[in-house]
Amino acid sequence: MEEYLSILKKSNLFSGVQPEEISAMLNCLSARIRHFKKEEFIIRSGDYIRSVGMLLSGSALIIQEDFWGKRTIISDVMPGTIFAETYACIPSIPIEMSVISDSECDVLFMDFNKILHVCTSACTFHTRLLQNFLSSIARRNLTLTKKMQHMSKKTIREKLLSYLSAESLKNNSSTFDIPFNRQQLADYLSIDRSALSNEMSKLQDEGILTYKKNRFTLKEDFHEG
Amino acid sequence: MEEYLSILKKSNLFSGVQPEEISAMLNCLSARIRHFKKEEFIIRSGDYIRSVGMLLSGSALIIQEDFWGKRTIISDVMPGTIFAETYACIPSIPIEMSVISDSECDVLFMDFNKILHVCTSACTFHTRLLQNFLSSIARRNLTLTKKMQHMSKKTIREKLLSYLSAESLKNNSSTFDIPFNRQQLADYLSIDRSALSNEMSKLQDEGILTYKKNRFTLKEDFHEG
DNA sequence: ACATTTCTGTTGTAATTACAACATTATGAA
DNA sequence: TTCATAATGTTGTAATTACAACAGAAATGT
Repeated sequence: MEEYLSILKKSNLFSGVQPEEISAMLNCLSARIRHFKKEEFIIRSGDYIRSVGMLLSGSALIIQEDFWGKRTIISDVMPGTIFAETYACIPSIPIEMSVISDSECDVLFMDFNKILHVCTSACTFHTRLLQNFLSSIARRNLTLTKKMQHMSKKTIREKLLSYLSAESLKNNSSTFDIPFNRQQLADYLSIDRSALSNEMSKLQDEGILTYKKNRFTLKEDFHEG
Repeated sequence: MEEYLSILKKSNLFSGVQPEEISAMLNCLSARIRHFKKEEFIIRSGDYIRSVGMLLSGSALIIQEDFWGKRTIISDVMPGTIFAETYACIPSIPIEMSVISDSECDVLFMDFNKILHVCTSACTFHTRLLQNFLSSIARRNLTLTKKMQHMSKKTIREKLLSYLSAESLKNNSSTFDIPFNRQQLADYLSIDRSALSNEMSKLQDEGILTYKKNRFTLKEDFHEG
């Protein structure tokens, strides 16, 4: 547990909680760590959620598969981020998405009820925890809305540039890495992979964009383009 | 205030709170009611949010306008539903959407900080209020995800049928009213209005769908189509 | 009832996309 | 290294869409 303290300290959920208090709180939350290999289900669609997950290492994807097995990527999951929190708040509804490891990773699970109901010991920080949890759910909301912003654009070019300029802004740099390969990016934006590749080539030819693998550089001022 | 008690009782936020306690709580929450005419801003993009809104009567829309004034509808707002709750949880970030009345309506505003911080009086129900607030944010999350599900479909026909079958399911009936006119539905699904009308006509010709104004009937078993 | 405005449906065309099929380039294992 | 496999890029075509322009219907105000 100690090895992940630096991640926990930086996480939104434990923001403002003294490091020495965190491990005490983890006890209260019945926290346990599980390891996953690449491409494993961390959470499976249909599960009833009672624990909130937090990625400690590696990377994961939140995905949704429709009736015919067509896969959509809802979001990437980075270390320090919680997931399944929405469904933990509505325990009567089974989760309608899956969380899958995109590399080897470690995941912390915490009992939702113990986040919600004040415990006897670390109560000073419990209020803070609850506030942080609220703001984490709210942030999830923002990322969903942001994704919708990209998807609502009409052309592949607009969708891609909307996504990339948002990533650029997030990273405070015109050069940045994205957490997706080509197929994943296509599944995230709900477009065809080959059409995406094609459009990327054009943008590169036009000098708007440079890329190599997952590293992109946006030229000039293409914000909200 | 009394005239809206039936709405408040049925709302998610006050679910499980005794009716006689509700008005006491409204005091604690510094609740006040404002009236809006049709097409007025209830909340304006760029505002800093400290109050949570709840629609008491009429209908409203949560919209987003991009750089070039292109309007997207994020969600409709029905009586009893709260809004702006996401940004109330992250008060440092200005809201990036607007809420506009779609008819005359009354709106209840409640101080977010007083929802979060337990007050001295009605404390028994305050825990319940907090839980309900959490579940309301979570439900917002579900509606956003559901909208993304529709938008992620590749053709107008699929998007429309995905939306309509979800509405049918929500209403537990193959005949149901939707809260949008044609232009609004197009803005909600991010498609062209005339192309939407065109596709609707085809679906009607094919006997898959019947509609008149905002009332739709889905024939046979078109679920997740 | 009338005029005006808004909403909805229709059609044609140019632009865009999905899809398939294949070429090229990485990646990883033996 | 060599082979096999996965990831990415390229191209052509059929399908779909956006957009504009317009017609008819419905709603609204006077």
